[in-house]
Amino acid sequence: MFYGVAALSLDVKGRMTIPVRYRDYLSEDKASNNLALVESDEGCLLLMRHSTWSKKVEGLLKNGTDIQRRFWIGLSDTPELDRSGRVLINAVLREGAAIKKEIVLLGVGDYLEIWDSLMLKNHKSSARNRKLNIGDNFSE
Amino acid sequence: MFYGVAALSLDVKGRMTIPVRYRDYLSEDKASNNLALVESDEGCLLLMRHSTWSKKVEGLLKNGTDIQRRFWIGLSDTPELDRSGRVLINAVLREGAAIKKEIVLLGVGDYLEIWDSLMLKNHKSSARNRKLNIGDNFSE
DNA sequence: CTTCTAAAGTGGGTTTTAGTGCAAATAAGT
DNA sequence: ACTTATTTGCACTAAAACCCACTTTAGAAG
Repeated sequence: MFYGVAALSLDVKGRMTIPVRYRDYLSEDKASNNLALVESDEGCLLLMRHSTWSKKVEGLLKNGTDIQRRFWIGLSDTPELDRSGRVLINAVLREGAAIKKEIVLLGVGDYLEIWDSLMLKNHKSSARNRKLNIGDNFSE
Repeated sequence: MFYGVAALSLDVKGRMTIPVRYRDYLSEDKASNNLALVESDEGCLLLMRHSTWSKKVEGLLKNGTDIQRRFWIGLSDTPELDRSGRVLINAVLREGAAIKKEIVLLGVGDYLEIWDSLMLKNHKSSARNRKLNIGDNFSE
């Protein structure tokens, strides 16, 4: 499982170094090193194990909506982890999530969220303004 | 249980010394010394036992909303108490709560709140302005 | 159809920075 | 004044950022 936060940056070619603590879990298959990257409709990208993605895709091919398939299958890529632990973030997806250079990576269970740092800041303040009271019901 | 207030400061690397009276309760598991730190949507950070956090996370993985998971699982860290009783406050979370150097630590039951001293000052005066009458129903 | 060029992608090595631990110094409490 | 708590400074390590050179791809021009 993924959890926790990290600040990272993209290099000039749009690659990002995955924090060491995530690498093993992320690329479970040592042979291919394949991962999956999809564009979320919340303003970030989702990075996950290839198997997590392919299971989701299988489900959507049976029971998904057009728009779900468009995001999960269409707006996706299957990059690999290079020997230095880096992943190339596809240029179209990068653009789609307004990702420039400064990145925040969030581990959220089955996937990692890749946020442009400014986008995340906006997202957080809009969450605050909507008064979601995320911290309420602490002992739930 | 945590209660009471303390003024503290961060060192140049962003670490904070936990007051001795909290240390034992905070890191119940002597083996790992793991704690949990999450970003609240109120402008402070919450520091708690690892077990308190992981119970909350378990619940959210089953029944939570995306945004709750994003805050509790994503915008979190599981630092440990070092041998000098210090905790490193993750740089992203530090930034998120506008924490610079002067800190106020509040014990609020199951968790500790970490406030930048200026932020707490603002929070208090906005609470006053909203006339929340915090002191009412004293004997309730 | 082939060659040239530009852009995108890949790989590796070096530098920088963040994190960690230790220990000295200061401050606070008894 | 002595003890205990917290802050500060420094040295060491490991991770990530950066830099540069090489390869591949795609497109344009002859």
